Amino acid sequence: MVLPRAAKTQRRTRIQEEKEERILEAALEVFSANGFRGATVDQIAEVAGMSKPNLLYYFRTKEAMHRALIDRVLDTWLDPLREFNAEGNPVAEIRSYIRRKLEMARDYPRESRLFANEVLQGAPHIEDELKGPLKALVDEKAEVIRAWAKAGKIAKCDPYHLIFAIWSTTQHYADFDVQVRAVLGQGNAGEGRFEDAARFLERLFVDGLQVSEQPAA
Amino acid sequence: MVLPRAAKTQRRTRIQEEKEERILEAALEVFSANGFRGATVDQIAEVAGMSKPNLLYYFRTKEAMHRALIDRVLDTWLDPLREFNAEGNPVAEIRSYIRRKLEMARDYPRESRLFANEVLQGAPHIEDELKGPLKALVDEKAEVIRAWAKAGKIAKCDPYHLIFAIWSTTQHYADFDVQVRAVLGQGNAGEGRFEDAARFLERLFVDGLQVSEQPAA
DNA sequence: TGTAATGTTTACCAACCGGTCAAATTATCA
DNA sequence: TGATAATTTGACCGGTTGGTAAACATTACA
Repeated sequence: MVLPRAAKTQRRTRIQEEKEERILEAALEVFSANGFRGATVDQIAEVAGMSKPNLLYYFRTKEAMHRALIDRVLDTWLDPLREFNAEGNPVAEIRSYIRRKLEMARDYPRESRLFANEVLQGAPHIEDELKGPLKALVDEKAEVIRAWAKAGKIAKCDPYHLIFAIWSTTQHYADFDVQVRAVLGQGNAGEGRFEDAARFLERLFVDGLQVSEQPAA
Repeated sequence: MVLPRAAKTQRRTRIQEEKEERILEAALEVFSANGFRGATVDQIAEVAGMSKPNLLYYFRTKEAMHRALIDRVLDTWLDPLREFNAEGNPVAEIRSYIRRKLEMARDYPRESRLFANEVLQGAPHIEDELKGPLKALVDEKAEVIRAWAKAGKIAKCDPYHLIFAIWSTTQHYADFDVQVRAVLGQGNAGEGRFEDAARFLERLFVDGLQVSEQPAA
């Protein structure tokens, strides 16, 4: 028999789970660094430490691998936004959302680049996810923010563009990492860049650049 | 004779100028949409309306085309930052820098995506430009911002991360356009998105989200 | 243990890709 | 006008790419 996935037994083998895991890990590495078209199956196979036909036994096509990867990663990628809590203190919620997103950019840059590559090139493989689950989630949270503004808890502002601004500023440190490093240089506190970014962004979103009362001195 | 570019005459033919122009326009279209590796010479030739060998008569390799394109575009892309003026009013300067960058994202999204693709995939072709001219320019302007902060004209903040924040928030509307459209939907004021973004960002950077005195009501 | 299902490999293919070549065509200008 | 240089094209090439076929190896389990 030559049925690859979803064989007769329905239940996935231990080997299947292990190999699919290794493949998706390798696929993340390669897709995130090169985009869909720039990635090659041979490359992924090499990173996964197996032969190309072996890899294609588990995922019949390059597209199937990419789709499986997207499905697997998208959920966790949106977790921080899901945790955005309507009941909490608005400023604290926004602050913690920024912090969480920045931690994701630091700890999961490949996931960030995976989506960035995809969206940048017109999102040919994830259009449905953007217009469906993503839009729905953003709509929901935008409503929360709008309510906060209406209640006078934060300044009146367009909630969608606020979310875009948080996304872009935080993911910048993953997606444009080489540029950030190049500009900061190694002498220029390049290594503390995530802490510096956190300080800067929390302050930016809360206070803006207006001169504030100096607490002391 | 088969000398392609820089022929005996030294002076470029009218035909040369026209064709190179058409090629670079097509190259911008294709490279920005697909990245370097994702773009094919055939594709560029088709968009430019000429045969592949003909195209390769003007640019010997795909790399040469890409390099010529980068050289041509990088300068104008950095213009807004160059115009950043140390003598001006700080808040006004920042506001106008944001506005200009947002206009660039609206009017020249392909240029933005060209660099985004490149940087996202590790900047293999523009590393020198990042570490050289770009870093130098940012260093210079960062010093201006630092001086403003020291003089108490704006809040103390990390000037590098301020620049990163302006870059990321504005370019987001070019680089992640499909995502922005998907989330906003067509009903949701999708068409006025650049005006909305301008209003939001100018306010964000100047005031932050803190509750401000309501002018009336 | 035997056997059927699952997993792996070697060899291969057709399409695509960047690039070349030589011949044919067109522009330039003495 | 004629000859020389510039431009354009179709045919082609070697390497890469996504994917297949079939033989071989291993595992699970009655």
